[in-house]
Amino acid sequence: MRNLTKVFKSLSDGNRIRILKMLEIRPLCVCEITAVLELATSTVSKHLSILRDAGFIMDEKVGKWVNYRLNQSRTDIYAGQLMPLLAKWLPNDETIRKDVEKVSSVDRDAICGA
Amino acid sequence: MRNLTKVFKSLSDGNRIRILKMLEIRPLCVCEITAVLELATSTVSKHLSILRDAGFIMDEKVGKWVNYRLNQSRTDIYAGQLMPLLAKWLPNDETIRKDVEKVSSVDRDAICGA
DNA sequence: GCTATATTTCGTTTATTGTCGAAATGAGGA
DNA sequence: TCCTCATTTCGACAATAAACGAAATATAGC
Repeated sequence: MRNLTKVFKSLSDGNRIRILKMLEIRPLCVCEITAVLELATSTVSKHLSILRDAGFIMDEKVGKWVNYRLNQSRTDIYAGQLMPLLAKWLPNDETIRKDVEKVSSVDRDAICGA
Repeated sequence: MRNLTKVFKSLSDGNRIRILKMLEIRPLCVCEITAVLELATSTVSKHLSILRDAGFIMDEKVGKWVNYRLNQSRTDIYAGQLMPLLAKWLPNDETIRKDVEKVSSVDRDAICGA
């Protein structure tokens, strides 16, 4: 029960939904996500840890970057069944559309190292 | 987006999950739900309005009672697709098991009018 | 109309959450 | 080693949410 409410709570914030929809496109590092959401780095880091705890995403260290991507392993029953639904939802949301465009068209060096 | 986060937020509280699992058994009036959850009536009423706003349940006045039941009409895309998942989840949760037993074995007059 | 019962609304209090900036951690390169 | 950059952790603050009791609303039956 506690696990289930934790999963739903993790999806109850618009910025975390935006993160998951961005990661549907491709894996991203924290600074890329931060650039798109236009939030403080610390805030984004917190959101990412909440999504990781809920089973939606995984992190992987690559040099000084930490890449986040969707958890494909379907090891978590709740996240594993919710992600396919989420992937079909919000196809026409304006904010999501813009986020996806930024993620698709801009590369890491342009977004981050600036 | 706002609608979607509202739906997830409505499911992010343990007592609201308990209510939905009880309503999987049969329609219930507010006082029955209150008796099972052991919360103040006003608190339960609030939870019910949140679940109604999110599209999960419907209310129906019958005399001086208000019966709540799951929204079967599948009119809401999010709630309509989440409810089948929720129906399969928490099959062994102890709290849910006890709630369901109370709902199944006790009748309204015994629970309420007391 | 009056009373009793079921439910909702309102106001308040306490707990949780989203946000930030600053400080701490970790890895790469000069 | 020292400096820089990416990220996480910490502490504070404002906003949101869950809980309650009391008051308001609605219905049934006398």
